[in-house]
Amino acid sequence: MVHWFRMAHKSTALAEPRRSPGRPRSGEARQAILESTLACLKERGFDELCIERIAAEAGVGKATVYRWWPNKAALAIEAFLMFVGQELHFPAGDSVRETMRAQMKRLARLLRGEFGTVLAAIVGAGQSQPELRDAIWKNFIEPKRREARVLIQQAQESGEIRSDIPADTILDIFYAPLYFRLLIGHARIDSALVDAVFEVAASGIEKAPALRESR
Amino acid sequence: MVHWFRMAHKSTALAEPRRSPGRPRSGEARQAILESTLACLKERGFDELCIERIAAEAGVGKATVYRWWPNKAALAIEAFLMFVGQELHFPAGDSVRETMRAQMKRLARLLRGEFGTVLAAIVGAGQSQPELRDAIWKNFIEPKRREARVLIQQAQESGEIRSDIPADTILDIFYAPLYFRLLIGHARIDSALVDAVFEVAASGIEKAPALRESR
Amino acid sequence: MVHWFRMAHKSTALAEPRRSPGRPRSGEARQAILESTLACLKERGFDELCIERIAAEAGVGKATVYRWWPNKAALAIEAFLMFVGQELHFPAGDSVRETMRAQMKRLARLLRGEFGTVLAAIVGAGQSQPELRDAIWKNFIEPKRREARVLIQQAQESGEIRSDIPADTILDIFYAPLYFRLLIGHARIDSALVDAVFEVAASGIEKAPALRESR
Amino acid sequence: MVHWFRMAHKSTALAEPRRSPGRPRSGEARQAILESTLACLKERGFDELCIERIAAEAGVGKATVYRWWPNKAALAIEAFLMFVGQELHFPAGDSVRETMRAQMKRLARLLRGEFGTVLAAIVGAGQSQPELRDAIWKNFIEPKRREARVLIQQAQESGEIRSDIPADTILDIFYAPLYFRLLIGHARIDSALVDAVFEVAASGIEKAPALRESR
DNA sequence: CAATAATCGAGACGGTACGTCACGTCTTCTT
DNA sequence: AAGAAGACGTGACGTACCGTCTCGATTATTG
Repeated sequence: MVHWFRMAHKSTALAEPRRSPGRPRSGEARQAILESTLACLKERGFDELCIERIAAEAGVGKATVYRWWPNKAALAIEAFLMFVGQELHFPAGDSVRETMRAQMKRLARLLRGEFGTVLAAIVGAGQSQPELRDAIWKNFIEPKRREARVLIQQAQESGEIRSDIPADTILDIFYAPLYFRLLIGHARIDSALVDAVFEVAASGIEKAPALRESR
Repeated sequence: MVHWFRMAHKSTALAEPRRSPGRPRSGEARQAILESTLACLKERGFDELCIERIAAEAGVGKATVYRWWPNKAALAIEAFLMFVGQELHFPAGDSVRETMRAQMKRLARLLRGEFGTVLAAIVGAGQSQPELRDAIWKNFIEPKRREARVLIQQAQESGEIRSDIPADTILDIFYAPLYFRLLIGHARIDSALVDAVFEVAASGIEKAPALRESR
Repeated sequence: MVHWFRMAHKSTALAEPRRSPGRPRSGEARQAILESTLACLKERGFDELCIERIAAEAGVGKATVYRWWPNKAALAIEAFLMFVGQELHFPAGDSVRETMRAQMKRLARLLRGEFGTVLAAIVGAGQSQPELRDAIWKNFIEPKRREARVLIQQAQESGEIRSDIPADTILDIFYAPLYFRLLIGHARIDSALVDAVFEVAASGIEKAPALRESR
Repeated sequence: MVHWFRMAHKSTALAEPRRSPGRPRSGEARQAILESTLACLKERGFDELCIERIAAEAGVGKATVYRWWPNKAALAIEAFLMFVGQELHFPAGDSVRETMRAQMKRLARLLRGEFGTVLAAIVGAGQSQPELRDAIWKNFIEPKRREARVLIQQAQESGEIRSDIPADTILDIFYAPLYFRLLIGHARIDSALVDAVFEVAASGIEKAPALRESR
């Protein structure tokens, strides 16, 4: 989780809050700003995001926004992460395969809704502001992927899954179609897609049989 | 090819000598504008694209830009399409598989270069301007995909490839990883990726054997 | 007269207007801006002068103001000079003395009204922006003083007025009380003051009698 | 002397031991604030006077400034009066005339230096904030003038000076040229000016001879 | 050849949002 | 209670582009 605001308690060993002097940051203002930002992201996308309006809607001075977030990107990321929240757990399934399938269907459903809109807006804007792209990767995609990567690596070690392809590449192959449809918008991100991915790719990552060498 | 300008002289040999009176459109101006646009897209991405600068760099009045293109989006698309040009042929291979693999490697190489930068910029901007996203789909992705789709459909009919998955879904699965890495930027779009995709997915689209149904 | 705007005709010998290319400057905008400025100066003084409001009242973009005037000072000066206009002629009288007295009474009356308010505002602001102070001197006080100076110098040469005191110093002595009361505001600038000045100082500038040497 | 701060401890010997509870006002803070203010007035004039900077330079919280002075004007006045201090005595001379001449030369010298800069800044700002103008009048000009007025009135009663012109008007006439040059800045405030004023006006305030009535 | 008409460059126009600065008020902890 | 620290809402600043609008100049077709 990213924190643009100064850490309140510097964790000086124990529980002392040890605040810096001066009026403390207003939590209400922060919350209101993030909510306005999110609302604006949902309605109008990233580059209609207008700090002047956000501040006005949040009942906040423009300077207060700039005091805590250096630019629209930082603001959008934090709003997005607040939006993500704890929504994306990784439901465990019977097997690696079913665990991933469940997770992907969950993700597909999310991408079809408001969450998809916002994510697409940020990834889109990320094409001209690398910090956004990187933030999405580091704070959203990568963390969610971590568990799956571990599962796959274990399966690779146990010989259940072929190990001549990096786990991350496998994950790219499985998840990419969802993001592709999200960003190009040419087809629905439905669970048929998820099933198709497994139909096509699941056997391909099993321990490689001898006969596949014909290239 | 999109034409935002009025079709002044289609010059189909001699059919219409009907030329409206008045000074004709300046081809140099058009070309200079598109080149400035492309340069700007390469250097700074879509939303730093600034018509004032483009006009200045092209040595052209701002109004000349607005006379022929309604907005930045139209300008960017036309510049992009000019850039695409005839670069993306579909080299035929020995088989469907090898034809596609060759085509994907070609694409991967392009996406690693300036072309990828520009494409990403436009798809990115497309997240807030649907016309851009649609234009990329209709004028770039879909046309290139058409031939591949035909090949796959033929293979499906001949029984070489399973037909319970739509050809377009198959194409999404194969191509998506390239675009995913382009737009997230977390890993290189190298030919190892293309090979991995084929390793994983190629056998999965062959005529489905009965025993793999265990889900 | 100061011209912040680019000279329209560069006086290439004869009468050719020879305009620069591009849309010409809008005279209405210029006029409206100056009038708003003057109104604001009258109502609120110099440092409540707010360009944002001026532009709004004039129905003009802020940028248009900044295009032609570098700062509030330049704007205020030009508005002031427009206000001065041709109001201040130098009515000729029977003698040097009566000419000056008439002129001073005229000035006194002006300083008591709106003109005085605006002048005081600008001289006041001039204390932190020398350009304002200088502009008032060069474009208002000095020009009006020029004729009086000539009269006095002639009288000095003819022996009517003592010549051991510079003409400008004499003028300072005569006019200063009016400005002093304007800027300190402790007493009215009435014609009694003008008369008092002449009572006290008129004989002192006559050809010096011998008995005044006791210093 | 103006006191914007609550009279906390007038320290008139021992009369009021009545001290309100709590931490007493910090004299160091007060002094530091006034000195920063004065420094800023000398360097940058009144309207560059910025309370944020003053507080920072004085090592003081902004609120401490606002607790004791309602606005920049009050602060500036008090800083100015502190600056005036006891500098302006009225040295007695042989006669009314010489007493005044000495006083004016003294004033002229002051106006040429830093004191003049600060005074001009405040009178200037006074054009949009009457309290400043009034404060200068009441706390600086008028007090200094009081003694001179008495002298002149005595001379008027004794018949040494004509009494058909109010003493204050006479004083305006004598002093105005100094202030005029201070505020317009077109000429030096040197002792030649003072002498010229006396050359021109001194005889004019003597008991009016009958023959000078020709108007 | 003149008249007409559409384009061209230049650049001013009314706007909108930017990011900064200082205002005067407030809230916290420390002295 | 006063102090410093510093965040708060407010509002003007001067800048950058937006997309529209005149201009004079240029270049073609039409009468």
